[in-house]
Amino acid sequence: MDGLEAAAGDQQHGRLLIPQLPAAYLASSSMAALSPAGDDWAASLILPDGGSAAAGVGEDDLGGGVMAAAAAESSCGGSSTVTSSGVTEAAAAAATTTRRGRGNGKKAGGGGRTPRFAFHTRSENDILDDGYRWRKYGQKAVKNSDFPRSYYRCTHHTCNVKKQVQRLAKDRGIVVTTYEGVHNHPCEKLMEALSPILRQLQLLSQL
DNA sequence: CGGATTTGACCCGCGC
DNA sequence: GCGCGGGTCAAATCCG
Repeated sequence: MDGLEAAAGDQQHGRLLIPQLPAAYLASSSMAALSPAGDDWAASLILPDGGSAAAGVGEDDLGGGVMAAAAAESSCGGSSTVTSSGVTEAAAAAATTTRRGRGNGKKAGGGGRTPRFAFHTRSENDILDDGYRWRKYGQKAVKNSDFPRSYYRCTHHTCNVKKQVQRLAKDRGIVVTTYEGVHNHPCEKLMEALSPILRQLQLLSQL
C-alpha cells in the first residue's frame, strides 16, 4: 500500500510509469507465440478521475475513448501498435481516486492518488494476457451496457493493482480494460519471454 | 486440496 | 434525506 503509493508518487514525473504497463502490452503483443490470438492492439488515452475534467471512466468518456481507439486502430492498419503519446501527460494528470466499497478501513487515508489507464482493445477474448496473473473478485452489470463489467485484482501479494474489463455494447469486438495502480513487482511472463532477448543483447554488446 | 471463479449482499458516494 | 449506481466482500462452488 505504502509501496504502491510511493511508487506512484515517484513515477508522477512521467517516464517510469508509462513503460511499466505498456511494456507488458508491447511484449505480449509482439510475443504472438504467447497470446493465442493475434489481436489488434489500440490504446486510448488515460482518463484521470476525481477531477472536474473527467469524473472517472464514465460512459461518455468511454464513447470518446472508443473513437480515439478506432482512429488509432485504423491508422495502425492492423499491425499491433500501442499509441503511447498523450499517455504520459494523462498519467501525470492522474488525480486522486475516490475509494468506495466497504468501509473496512480500506480507504487509502485521503491521499490515494492512483494512476488509471484505459485501454481499448479489439479482441474476441475478454481476458487479455498481459503477462500478469489476475484474480476476479467481482462482476457487475452496469447501466447503458448490455455486458457486465468484471473486476480483477493482481494476485501478487504485495501488489494491489486492479483492473476492470468491460465489453462495449456498441461494438462487442472492443474490450475496455481500465487499469488502476502500478505493479510493484516484475512480470514473470514478461521476464521469461524477455530473458533470451536480453541474453542476445548482452552477447551483442560484448562484440 | 488449493487456488480461481461465481454471485448475492453490503457499503458508500453522489445526484436529486 | 432518499434512492440509485457502482465497487468490494466473502461464502459457496468449480476446476486442475
